[in-house]
Amino acid sequence: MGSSKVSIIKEAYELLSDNPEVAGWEAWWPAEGPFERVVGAILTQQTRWENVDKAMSALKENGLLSPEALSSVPLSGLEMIIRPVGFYRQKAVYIKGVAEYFSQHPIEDLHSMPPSRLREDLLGLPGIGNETADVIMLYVAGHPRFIVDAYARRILECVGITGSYDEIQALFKMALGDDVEKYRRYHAYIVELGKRHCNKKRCDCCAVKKYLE
DNA sequence: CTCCAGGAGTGTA
DNA sequence: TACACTCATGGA
Repeated sequence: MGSSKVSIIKEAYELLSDNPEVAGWEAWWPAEGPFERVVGAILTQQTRWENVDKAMSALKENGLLSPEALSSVPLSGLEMIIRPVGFYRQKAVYIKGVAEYFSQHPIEDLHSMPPSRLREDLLGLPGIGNETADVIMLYVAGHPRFIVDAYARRILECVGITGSYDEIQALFKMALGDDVEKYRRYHAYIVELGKRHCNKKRCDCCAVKKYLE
């Protein structure tokens, strides 16, 4: 039962790795530094990347892509700058939260702090739930964690794999082990595959199965 | 005009 | 635990 699901996940990774449609994750998620990734992780919540890009450019133009600068900028000003992403009032507060946190915990030595404590810290910040916490764990701190997002759930459902956040994450741990780069690539593959074949309006399970079986 | 995007927080049963 | 509702701009 469980092992067949693990096999599907494992084989799907091999197939997706050969797919030229999805390039390396660095190109998939362009960012100039680790803190920019943290901000991007929040801005992209329930939002298209084109809109995130506009807000990110505005932040750069105003010299705000550092924990210190974001901590001191007025909230109302930050709201206006990130407006294109939508949910801009809450996200401005969220960004203030991570800016404050990374002012006190240098982002360069995130990897050296215990993963369990880092995750608890992140979940304690406003606007950071399971998924965003894992995005930061995986792409910034460098810890092996599969990201269970909406695309992953839809795609997995096409092949009969469902469950809670933790259950699905456990399946991927059995399939991929602790290879950080694999998790990084797999998430990128799934998002690209999802955008093409499995969004809310049109979830083409047949096209998805071509990759996953 | 309608629908949705790389979620999270809050309230209700 | 399980849903429904809210937040919001911009593109198809």
